[in-house]
Amino acid sequence: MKLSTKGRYGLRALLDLALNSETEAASIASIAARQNISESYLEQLIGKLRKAGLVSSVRGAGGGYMLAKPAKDISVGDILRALEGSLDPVNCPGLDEEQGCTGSDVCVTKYVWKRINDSINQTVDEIKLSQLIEESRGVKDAVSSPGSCCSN
Amino acid sequence: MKLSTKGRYGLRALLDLALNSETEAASIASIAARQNISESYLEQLIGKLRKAGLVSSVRGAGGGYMLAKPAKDISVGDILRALEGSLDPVNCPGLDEEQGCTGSDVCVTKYVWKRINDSINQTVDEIKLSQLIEESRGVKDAVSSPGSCCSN
DNA sequence: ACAATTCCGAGTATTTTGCTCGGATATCGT
DNA sequence: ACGATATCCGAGCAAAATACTCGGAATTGT
Repeated sequence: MKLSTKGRYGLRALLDLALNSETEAASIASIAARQNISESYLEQLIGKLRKAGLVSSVRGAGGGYMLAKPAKDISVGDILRALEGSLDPVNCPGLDEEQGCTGSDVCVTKYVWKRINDSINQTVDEIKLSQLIEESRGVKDAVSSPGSCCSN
Repeated sequence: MKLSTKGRYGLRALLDLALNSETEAASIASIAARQNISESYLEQLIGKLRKAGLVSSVRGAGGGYMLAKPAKDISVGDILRALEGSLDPVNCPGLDEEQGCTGSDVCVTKYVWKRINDSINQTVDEIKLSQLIEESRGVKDAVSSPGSCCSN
């Protein structure tokens, strides 16, 4: 039940990108340096965010990335799902159907899994990237070195 | 971000155990047969539940397992944590402290992780084994074969 | 004694994670 | 045109985690 480094690095990276791409596009190299993440690995992560339509890119020299839409329209859920795939800890086929499963078969545990899934998704969907940006600016003075804290 | 088979099988197994250990202790073999789980693997899972104080055992011939305390005092959270370890998808050291991290360093993403962790734990802690038992009995007619549905 | 059990630790194949690497493609500045 | 700076893309690979199996010791009812 762990979130992989994709999700942890990726959220940090996207937040960094958001904070540093207002004047000009932010490059992989610059984000990687500030956040202390390997360039080649970060490349993969940003690639996923791009395919998910969260960031847009400018190729060639002086290129880089920026948000594809306003930060208030991007939720942490969007970001994590883009990076991790489904966030559902348990995926029964037909978990959402009324009867579900094989039809004649009914699982009781199914409702447990559904509640867990819903809880997680609801939580991450209600946190918007814009909120994190605001908080970041708020504590800007206190912030020190790159790499954030415990590598999360 | 997946719950392992430990958690999935284990919850099913414990529910089965609760439903079938009222007259006499339920053996690994019987639970395994009903739930269609490998005996040797199930042994490990029940072992964890026992060490966590959720089930008690009777050794020797005719032995088996039963709940160590009333089902209303056992939450799904207790069960899953016993089987999976911490359910927190992200574990920063010092996630709960006010300042946390290395002190001078402040992460914004930390609050995201904390909200996710809290959300999951709260969700699973408010579901009690007794509720699942009641639901199980409720749909007893509809229930068919062993093995539940999609192996979850 | 013997069969039925729980108890326990070690071993192992498969899958997932967390990367690295090489090279193709695009764009800017000179 | 050329080279420097970037994104883009897929393959490959070592380490870790998962999902088990297996052998055997200890315990207890008949």
